[in-house]
Amino acid sequence: MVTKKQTLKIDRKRLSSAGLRMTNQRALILEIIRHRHGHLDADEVYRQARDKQPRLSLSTVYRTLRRLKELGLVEELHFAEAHHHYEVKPSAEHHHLVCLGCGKIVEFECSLSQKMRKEIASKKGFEVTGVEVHMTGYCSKCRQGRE
Amino acid sequence: MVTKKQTLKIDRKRLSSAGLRMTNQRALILEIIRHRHGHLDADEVYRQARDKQPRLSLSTVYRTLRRLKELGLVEELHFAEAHHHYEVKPSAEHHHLVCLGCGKIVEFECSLSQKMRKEIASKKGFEVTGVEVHMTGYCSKCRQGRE
DNA sequence: ATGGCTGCAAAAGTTTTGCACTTCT
DNA sequence: AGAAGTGCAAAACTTTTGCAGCCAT
Repeated sequence: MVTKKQTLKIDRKRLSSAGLRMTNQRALILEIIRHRHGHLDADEVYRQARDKQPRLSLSTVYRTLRRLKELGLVEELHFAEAHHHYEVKPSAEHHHLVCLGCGKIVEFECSLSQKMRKEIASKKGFEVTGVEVHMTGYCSKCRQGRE
Repeated sequence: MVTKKQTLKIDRKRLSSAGLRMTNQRALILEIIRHRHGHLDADEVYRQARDKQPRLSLSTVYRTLRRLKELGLVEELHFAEAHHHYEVKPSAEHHHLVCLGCGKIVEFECSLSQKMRKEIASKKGFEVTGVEVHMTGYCSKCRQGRE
């Protein structure tokens, strides 16, 4: 069993090794997104955090989330009703591969996704209506530049 | 070979059957997201559209995208640097299954995703650093209500 | 003709920034 | 002590809405 204190210590170390500090605000924000197991946006984190730290400001939440993300401690998720990107709905299912270097987006199809869909549907008792796969990485051009 | 005219005719029908009208603005917006093969946000659509229709307004772009999406003609994509949802980064890869009925989010793991990752990496010449799978559907409870 | 669609301007909502003050190390 | 972090308020940016006139059907 991992205690709160131990978690805090580990987090502190991870921050510290990047020259960042652990503060009450950061500890609380981390606790919230960890406890709620994610799927929160900045404002939700803010509202929850205020119960415990009424003076906390929304900008601190934004700043903290950004830092934690840069640090890799926290991950941005990309679905939800958020912001808006559009494309014409294709008949065949297709997925996306994004190059973090140059931003290029490659579409691909993959029969495995259908296999996965079936597997999860039966395992979780869902009727699955949509599957989206999103991969990130570096394309061959950008990889050359990075090494 | 499908011509522009044919596409327009089909789109017009799809709109019309929902009591919506085809306008120059809508045709242009559809053309843009179709041609650019998606991955545009509202503002990008707007900027491109203005080249051809300088009087087009941004609100029309927003309204049109919303309508087209409600209609199912266009699909919102959910990655990109957009809005922000966060969660603590887990050591093991995990994915999400969202119930469209009640909003419940179930996490799952699936070894197939690793297989898929390798397949795509080699096929596309990418170094893949992240994989995210996002499924939508209806959980067993919500399915009962729907039938 | 008439109800949907548009442009414009203003409102509402979200995220970032500047600055003086506080806190962690 | 000194650098990093915070709260507050204002700025910047994104998305929605109200309304008067326009246009597809």
